[in-house]
Amino acid sequence: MPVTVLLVDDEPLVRAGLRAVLEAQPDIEVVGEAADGAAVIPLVRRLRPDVVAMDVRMPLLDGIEATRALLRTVGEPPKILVVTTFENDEYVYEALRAGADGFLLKRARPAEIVHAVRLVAEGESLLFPASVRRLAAEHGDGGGNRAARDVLERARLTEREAEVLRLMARGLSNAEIAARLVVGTETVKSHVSAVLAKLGARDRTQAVITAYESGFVAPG
Amino acid sequence: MPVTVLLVDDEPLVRAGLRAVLEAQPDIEVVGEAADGAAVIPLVRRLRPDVVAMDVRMPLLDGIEATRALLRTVGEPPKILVVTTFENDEYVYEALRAGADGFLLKRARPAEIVHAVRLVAEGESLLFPASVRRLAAEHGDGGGNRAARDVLERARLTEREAEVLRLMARGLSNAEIAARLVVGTETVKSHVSAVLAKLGARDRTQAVITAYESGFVAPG
DNA sequence: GACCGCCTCCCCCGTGCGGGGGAGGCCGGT
DNA sequence: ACCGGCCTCCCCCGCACGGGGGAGGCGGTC
Repeated sequence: MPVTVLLVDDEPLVRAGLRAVLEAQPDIEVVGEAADGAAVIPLVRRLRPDVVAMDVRMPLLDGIEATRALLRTVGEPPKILVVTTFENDEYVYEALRAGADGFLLKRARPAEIVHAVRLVAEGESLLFPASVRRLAAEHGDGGGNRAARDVLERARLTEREAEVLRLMARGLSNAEIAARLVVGTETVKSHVSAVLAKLGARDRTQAVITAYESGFVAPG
Repeated sequence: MPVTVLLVDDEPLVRAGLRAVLEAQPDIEVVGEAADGAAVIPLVRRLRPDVVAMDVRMPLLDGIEATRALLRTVGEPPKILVVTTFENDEYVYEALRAGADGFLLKRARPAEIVHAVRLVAEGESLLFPASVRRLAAEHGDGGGNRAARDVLERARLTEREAEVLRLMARGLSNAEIAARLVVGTETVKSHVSAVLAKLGARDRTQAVITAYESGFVAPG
């Protein structure tokens, strides 16, 4: 019997692309589509797909929350393949930590996309970007989410630091961040320094650039 | 006879999506695909499509250069529809100035995509994002590239200022920009101040954020 | 209990940054 | 010949920023 797939992405064009690529395979069947995370749970209950290919960044309910919800509420949950635009997408790592089984770059070639779906359907975890695979190899770790977690360790920002970076990336000054977080400016300066050090950035501008380039914050 | 379309995008997934959406129409036919701008000219010569739907951001030869090349070298060039991810993409306006006939957001609904292809095929120019249409309305301008040019006027950065902004967005300090451009740091400060004023930014970080959010610089 | 990571706040200090001016040279349009 | 826009460079000045330290409280783990 074929592998059944549910597509979840807010952009119809991406859904159409995935459908076209996957339907071309005789052993893969796209059984449904959803435009946001909120619609996923009932659909999964009804359609019982083998694999859910889901965007991380979506309105209403994002891929991370949807992943958590799926694993929490559905008995025998489907395999979850997280779809993303960027390598080193902080959201993706969060999704993997939330229990997703693998991820997929939108710019991947059709053959890779098909391969990814087949792999997770067979119960293999997979981490697509070369950077992560390299890490997995370095750690003599035959796949699984450990590698992804390791990537997070790299620039292991604490929760507070990540919060500060997000505010930096919205253009706030140290004083404004301090007001927002209801702490002293000296505290903010400490966090900012930590962020700069961990990201290897010389100043806040470079840190914000890194935030954008890595997908830590979404443009547009 | 059907409208013939050539798809040009470096991501196979996007091509597959566009193909799926367009092929669903009886009066539209996708006659070919290309992965970058360099391959476009020979393909257009051979296939003579009515419309070329082309990404702006591509390796080797981007959509702007490809547009110029097409209009320069091909007699009776096809209509050119520029495909983009962001509204307010500086590249898109450049493409339109280079002679493209309209543009298309990737996150548009299938019906809008189909509509856009039909429109340009009929010889209409179209500027999809609401912001640009609003501008066109304000100026009592029934479409055409004037509206897009007007958007550029808004934050009318001089060439030098745009150059400085691009370097700012790469994390360079004033001194580094000065060295790169072989001018004094005082000069750079002047340009930076002008950029901040024109963008309504308080500091360089906010300017860089604006650059990313507007698509003036590409993430990733 | 000892240890560690995180968050919080404090000091000093240098400097890059940005505001507000002004000014000269060059070029293109009228 | 004149004006306007652009690029270039200059002055003064205040301050936010970031580096380098340190330190206390708090919650976990061993």
